Amino acid sequence: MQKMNNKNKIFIDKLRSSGLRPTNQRVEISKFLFNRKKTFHFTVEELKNSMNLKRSKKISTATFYNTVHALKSAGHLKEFSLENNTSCYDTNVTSHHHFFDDGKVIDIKSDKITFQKLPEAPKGKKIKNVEVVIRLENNN
Amino acid sequence: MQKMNNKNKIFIDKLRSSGLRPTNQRVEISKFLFNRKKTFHFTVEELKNSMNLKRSKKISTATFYNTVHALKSAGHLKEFSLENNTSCYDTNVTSHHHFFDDGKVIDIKSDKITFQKLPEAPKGKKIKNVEVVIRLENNN
DNA sequence: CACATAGTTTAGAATAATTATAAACTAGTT
DNA sequence: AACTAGTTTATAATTATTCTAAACTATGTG
Repeated sequence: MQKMNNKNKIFIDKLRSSGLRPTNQRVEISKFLFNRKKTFHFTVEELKNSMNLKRSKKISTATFYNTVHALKSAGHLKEFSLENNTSCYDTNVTSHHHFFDDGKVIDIKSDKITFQKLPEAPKGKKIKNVEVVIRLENNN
Repeated sequence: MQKMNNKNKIFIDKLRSSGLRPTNQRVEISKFLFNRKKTFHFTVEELKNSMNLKRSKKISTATFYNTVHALKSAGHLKEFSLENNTSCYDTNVTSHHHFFDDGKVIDIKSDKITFQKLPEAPKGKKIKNVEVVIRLENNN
């Protein structure tokens, strides 16, 4: 049975309007992901660990994967590959770029990078998006 | 025992000068990778399959991984992640960018993309490199 | 040129991230 | 309250990759 407070209503609506049944697990995960000021970067494993740590009734691994995929398909999460070949998800779904600093990922607002020159797409193709990764290292 | 023809000498030297013993397997793999006009993109699995298909004496999976890692460490290969979270290697080790077109990867020469504006690195950090991925889709 | 040895190769086991399966459960309808 | 389609779950399966330790080999030394 869903605890139906105002806090949850917004996430229930978000799920419903994306065609996803607002199950307890999905509402909890949505609240965890989207109820914050700053954008959030996470792997499924990290999400699972940080949420389940606090819970007596654990959410299963498969549900974390299912829900993250569903949220991604609905356009609420963006996916990209980290350098260790795992999927990282980003609650910032607007077009933007990233710093990669060792394991850490930092968003770069789209307007912080502008191009003087970009190549044309090959024949029969067009550009879907342009994403920049700036890799960082320590000074000296 | 190494077949020591001129074709191989260049790759033997390349390996030696990188501190890698020019074993038969490494020479064969190097020849396969670097004896071509255009730059080559591959996953380890693809490399293994295309090389072993033609060989009676197969090279082991572990050796493909070992050798590719060794060549990467020596600076002869560049690694990046594909969207399915597998490692793709590039015989073009100069700084450059990529089109991602479905599964296919196409090099973009460094001078085809120039920036009008780039963000500063966070405090205590500096920029190691900047890599652009332009994702393509079909026209219409 | 033996031959000693450190570096390599190999098959196979181990690991890690992710996906598939199919049975039990639940939200939303009737 | 009962039905049904969509979800959740534990578990097995899969895939890419790394590890292990035994067999092999390139190369320097005498």
